Amino acid sequence: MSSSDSDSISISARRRSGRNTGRQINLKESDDENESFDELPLSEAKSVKTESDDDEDDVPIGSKRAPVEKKNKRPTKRTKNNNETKKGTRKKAEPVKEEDEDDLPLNTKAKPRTARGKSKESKKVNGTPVKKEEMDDRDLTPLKSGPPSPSPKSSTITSRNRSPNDDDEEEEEEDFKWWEQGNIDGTQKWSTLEHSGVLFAPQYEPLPKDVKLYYDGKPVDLPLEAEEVAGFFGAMVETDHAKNPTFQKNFFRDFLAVCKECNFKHNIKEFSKCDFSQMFHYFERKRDEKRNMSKEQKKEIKKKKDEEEESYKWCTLDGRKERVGNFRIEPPGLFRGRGNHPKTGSLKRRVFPEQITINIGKEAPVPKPLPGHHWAEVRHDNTVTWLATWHENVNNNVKYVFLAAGSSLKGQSDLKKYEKSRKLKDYIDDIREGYTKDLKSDLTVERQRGTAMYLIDVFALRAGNEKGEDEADTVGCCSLRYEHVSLKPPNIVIFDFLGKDSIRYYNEVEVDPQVFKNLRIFKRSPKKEGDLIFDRLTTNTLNKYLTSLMDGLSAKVFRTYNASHTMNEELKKMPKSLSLADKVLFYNRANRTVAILCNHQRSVTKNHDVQMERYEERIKALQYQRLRLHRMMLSLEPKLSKKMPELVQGEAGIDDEWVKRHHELLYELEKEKIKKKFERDNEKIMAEDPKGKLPDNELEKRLTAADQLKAVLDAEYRTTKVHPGRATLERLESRLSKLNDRIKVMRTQMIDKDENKTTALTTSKINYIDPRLTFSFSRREEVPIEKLFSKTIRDKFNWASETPADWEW
DNA sequence: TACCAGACTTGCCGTTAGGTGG
DNA sequence: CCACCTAACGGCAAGTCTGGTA
Repeated sequence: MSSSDSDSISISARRRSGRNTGRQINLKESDDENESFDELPLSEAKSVKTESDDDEDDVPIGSKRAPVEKKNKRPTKRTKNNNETKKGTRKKAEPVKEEDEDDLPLNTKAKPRTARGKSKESKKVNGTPVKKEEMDDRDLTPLKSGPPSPSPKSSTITSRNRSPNDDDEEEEEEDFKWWEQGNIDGTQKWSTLEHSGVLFAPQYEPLPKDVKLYYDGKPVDLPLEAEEVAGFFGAMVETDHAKNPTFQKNFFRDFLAVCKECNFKHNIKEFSKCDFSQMFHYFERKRDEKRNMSKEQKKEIKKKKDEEEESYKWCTLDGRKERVGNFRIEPPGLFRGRGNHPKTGSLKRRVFPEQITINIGKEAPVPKPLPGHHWAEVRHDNTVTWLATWHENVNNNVKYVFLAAGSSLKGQSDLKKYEKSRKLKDYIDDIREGYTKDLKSDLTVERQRGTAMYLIDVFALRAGNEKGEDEADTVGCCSLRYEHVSLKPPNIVIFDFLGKDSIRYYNEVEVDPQVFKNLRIFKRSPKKEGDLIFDRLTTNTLNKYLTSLMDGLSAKVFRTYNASHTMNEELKKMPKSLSLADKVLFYNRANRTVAILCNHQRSVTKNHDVQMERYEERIKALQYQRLRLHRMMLSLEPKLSKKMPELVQGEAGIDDEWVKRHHELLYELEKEKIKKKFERDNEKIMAEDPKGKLPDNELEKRLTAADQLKAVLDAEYRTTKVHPGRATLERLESRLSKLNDRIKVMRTQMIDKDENKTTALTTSKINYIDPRLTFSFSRREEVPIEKLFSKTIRDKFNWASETPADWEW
């Protein structure tokens, strides 16, 4: 209840945003009626062929990642062509001449900022809302502030009933609960660390002799190194990547380079004359072979692999066994940059020990590199958490081997993150008030900063660091450009840009009138396409300012804060007495609200429509059963029609036409079933006695059962009466109620699924929503946690698992 | 103050394991 | 029991942010 609803900012803007078309909730399932007889087989919609690729050009709302073909419109501004410093227009940007003021009285002279205005030079804490004591690293108890934690305090190790002589240490380590320990130090990450190093990619396996690259119609004998690279492409020819010209270009350049490196003489000049189809088919065959291996073979292979990897999976940190995350060195391949990445398709080279730095405890044995090789370096740095690192060659990015998500190190920093965002609750009112004032500041810098903070806070935008020429052109708040923001008076703003991973952010929203005004100013001539909106602001200066407001505050904390806050608010709306399925749906909807806020999207699965149709059909089949149940009840007790009018009402979406088709389907299914059974029986008998074969007319005899069914159904169709058989009213009622439940559950699942079509829930679940909200919800509402968190997520959030039902965010 | 490297978090998606309906 | 299909896992790309250096 702490606040933050009272802020002056029009937070409601977010709610109104076009994207949040929260579908109508119909938790309260309408009518329910009855049905049944002898359970009819559930018909399955015959995979309705659909034009699944509907996402042609339905541009508007959540269209996914931008098509790569799209010409990169990156403004010339940002290029180094006009001998600017490598990084764009910041600073020297077109002087939006200080404050032009046609619509506001802006003075250029920096008047003494009032209390909070504090400018950069005074990073001194004074004047800013310094609140509360700083959060102390040492006080990281996840459940604090809640009622007394139920868990035993400070038990470092809970030894579960172990017999005296079994003292395998590992047992103990697993139960270590770091979150019940007090002090967690910030800088030093460990005292002792042992691990087995990294697992290298398997050696290249040459292609069979008869599988070759063809150039200009003729086979080419490539050296192995080049063959490998060609194979990378060959395996992908059917993918979108391989059709991307940039990808092709980069691949081909690197392929030729490798050919050259091995002094291979050839006449390969043009990509278009390369034919990879043999390779492609070879890989396809291999894939099929693998898929068709017997279960035993698969198991065998898996077992072997597990054994090989076992030692890499674990490390020992401060004497405790912890899981390692990505111990496999990334194999060579073609770089699959996302969106319109200039380097996509480049060859990602094989990594050798010589490039790898190992980080390990001083006392620990150094893991062995590959035979005949040596590590680049062995380090003993306990202020970092990585076990190994190397540079990847395409973008020269640093890669690391870290511990797994469920490890103590990761857990601790996670907890810290969520505590920090909770701490923001205490500051948010002042901060909002502060940036609201800044919206009208005389200083452009401050006005830009205030505006940016508004966007980050209200729309959960990312900070938006500058990016280089050799990366995809994506933006966040601080890097928004002229063309990303359209203004529609009086105060509608349309955001349309590519964010992280080239995911489109499209949002049409109402904003605070002052924000609107400001954006107009920031876009004013001479600014034009390609120019930064916030030309006086960088993520760096923004974050520096934020830190001065609250210790540890940076732009991304707002995302965490708003995500968790939203989740908290949504969960509070929990209606009374929902069924379990509806509780889960409710939770997912809350989750979805957060995901939409954060613009977490996913591509629609290929057969989403098919799935929906299938649900539809299944529900209809159930409804039909209900209809029959109703009719049975009526024929048993005609007077019921008075008391239960629904009995004669029929079912939505079920008309004569449908029933007819359904009967037909049921008939076919029944015949199908009988035939299958017949065949199976036959096989069984023949297995025992090769001559035992069932008589020829047996099948026909059996099939008459289907005909009988058909006859019954036909009669029902004509008379709209259903014979209740020997069922009693009581029985029918009980069947009816079960059926109603099934219908509800299924409808709920269908709605949930459909609403999830383009929204990814897991990202917010894993990174933004305080897991204690989920655990306490689970406890409070008695929803098994398994329904909300998958195994790995539970493991990752083990530190929050004992959150009490009444824990307050 | 600009720039960059380093460290760690966030994010989407292809592959896989295992649950489920037939 | 099997084939299918999905949810979950893991891979790795792409962000954020801090601190050191010139």
